[in-house]
Amino acid sequence: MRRILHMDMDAFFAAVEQKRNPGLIGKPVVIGGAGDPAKRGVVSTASYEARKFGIHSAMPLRTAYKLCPQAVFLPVDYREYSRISQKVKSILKEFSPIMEDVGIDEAFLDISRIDKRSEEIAGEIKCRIKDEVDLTCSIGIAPNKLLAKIASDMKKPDGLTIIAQEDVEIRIWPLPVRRLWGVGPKTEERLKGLGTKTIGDLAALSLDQLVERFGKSHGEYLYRASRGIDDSPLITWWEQKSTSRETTFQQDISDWQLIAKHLVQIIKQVVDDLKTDGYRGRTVTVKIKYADFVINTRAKTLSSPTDSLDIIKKAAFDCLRRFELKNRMIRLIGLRINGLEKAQQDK
DNA sequence: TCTGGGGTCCTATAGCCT
DNA sequence: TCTGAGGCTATAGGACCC
Repeated sequence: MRRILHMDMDAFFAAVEQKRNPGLIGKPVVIGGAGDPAKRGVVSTASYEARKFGIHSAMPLRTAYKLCPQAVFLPVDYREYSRISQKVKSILKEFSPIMEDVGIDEAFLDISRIDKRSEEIAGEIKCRIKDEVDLTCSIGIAPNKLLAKIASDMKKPDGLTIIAQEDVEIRIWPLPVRRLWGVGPKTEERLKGLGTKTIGDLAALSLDQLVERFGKSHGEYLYRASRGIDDSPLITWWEQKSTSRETTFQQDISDWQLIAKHLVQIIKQVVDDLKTDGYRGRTVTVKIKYADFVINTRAKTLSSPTDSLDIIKKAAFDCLRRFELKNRMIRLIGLRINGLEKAQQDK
């Protein structure tokens, strides 16, 4: 039987800020965007004190400000969070080399081969993290990633939850379907339409019903997930497939010249990213989000991968001209390059 | 005054080739 | 020569994750 541990840092960004500025401890702290609640942006992380006011991640900063004007609003400092994140991940790797990164503040660890009780391993990890970066985390341990992830969320902050396969009916089935990885707002709504609110309700649906409604891939996934079945391996390494940049304007714009100017800026950033990471890409996609939040994309695939500013610029403007921009207000413009491959080091 | 940014994967469709 | 089945690639959109 596998033993998978999922670690989730508690209110990570806010906790880091409170640690480096102890004056913020005990106060509502909101991290997001440029740190200015008068500007466009959303909450990345809210401290537990801020959550008491109803503030949560993905909420517009302006809304957060309305809920709690006295909160301290700070910009996202990815550099610093990455630095701390790397320390935490290296602690985890000392316990087991089989680690999967899940974003900046989460990771899975395969602890099957460690000859200690689960409680003991989790306790040691928590101590090391507390000692070395002075932060707390919540841990879930289960026979697979799916259940470990649900478990780590069951008790927060500084929690530890251990779930066995035979606990699924009692502890997992009463939870709302939304707690399953892969069930977002859309799938939740569709399931609600079937009278399916809990994971247990989902497990009562037949495989045929799920495949019919959600397609083969997603249907089969839901069928297994509702039973706590998941044999997916930990992904310890992967190659980046795309790189992108996008900007939301402070005010919606419709002036073509201005749009073009922003696009050029973004193209430069993406080309910079490509060169920094040593990649070339083959497909250039321009993304436009209109004021009504409708998103359109236009793509162009080149004959060979490139990191050339001129070639990418030309492809991007070919895409831009294919949009119907007349008399439409635009909220966001973005550029993505995929079909990445490592640029040759020689010549 | 609502609603970010950087990714991944999946699905549907259309065109082209064998 | 005609037709059709499949495979492959490009494109567009959508759902989801942190």
